Amino acid sequence: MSAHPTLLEPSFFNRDPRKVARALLGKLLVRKAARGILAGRIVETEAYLGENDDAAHAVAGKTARNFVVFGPPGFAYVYFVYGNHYCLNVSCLPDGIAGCVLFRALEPVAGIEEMAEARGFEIHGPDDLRRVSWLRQIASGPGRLCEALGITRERDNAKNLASSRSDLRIMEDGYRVRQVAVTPRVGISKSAAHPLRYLIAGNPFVTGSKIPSPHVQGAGD
DNA sequence: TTATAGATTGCCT
DNA sequence: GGCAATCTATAAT
Repeated sequence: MSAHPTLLEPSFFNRDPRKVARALLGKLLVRKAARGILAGRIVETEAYLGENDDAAHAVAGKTARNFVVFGPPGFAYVYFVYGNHYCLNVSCLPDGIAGCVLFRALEPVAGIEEMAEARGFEIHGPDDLRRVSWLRQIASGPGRLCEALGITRERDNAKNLASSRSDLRIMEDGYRVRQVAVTPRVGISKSAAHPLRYLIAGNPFVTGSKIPSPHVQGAGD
């Protein structure tokens, strides 16, 4: 089923952010830490277009904060928000053209205990690692996944996510996404209506207070 | 179970 | 000075 993970090519990111956001679902975000591998499967993303997207940081033009979004594809744009949290994006489109994808939620795959500790959780017993309601607190949310993988602006901004020399990478293991859902983006006020949030339909690790039902059909109640 | 407010830093106007 | 691509605790139902 799952093949040995391979690195994504830089060309994977050299296209429209909407395409990249869709294609990233099911891929792995991997942190190579001193003590071992931390990894999560990408289950939710958002596309941020270029200078025509009022909700994108790129709308203000290139600044010291957002320059990575204007650079070559496949690089990490990490920003600090609300005084508390980091958010991770990957740049898209060729050098000189703005565009990126925000990582919004991961399903923990490897190094789960380390990630939980990084989030300040206490592991009460082995049962915790089997409970989805507990596991989904680890990386379901853009700020949470950064904390789980130890992602900060200082450490990771402008890092190449498509390089084998990087300790933060995006990889492919042959996982097949069955169905993708598309909704408006979260937490923005401008251009809020556009359907640019992508998630794996039915996956319990997407953001939101409710665990989605495994069967998406029949919205009768 | 859902709704609301507070935290807290740095970027942009 | 205002506000942000969020999370958590606390309150209300």
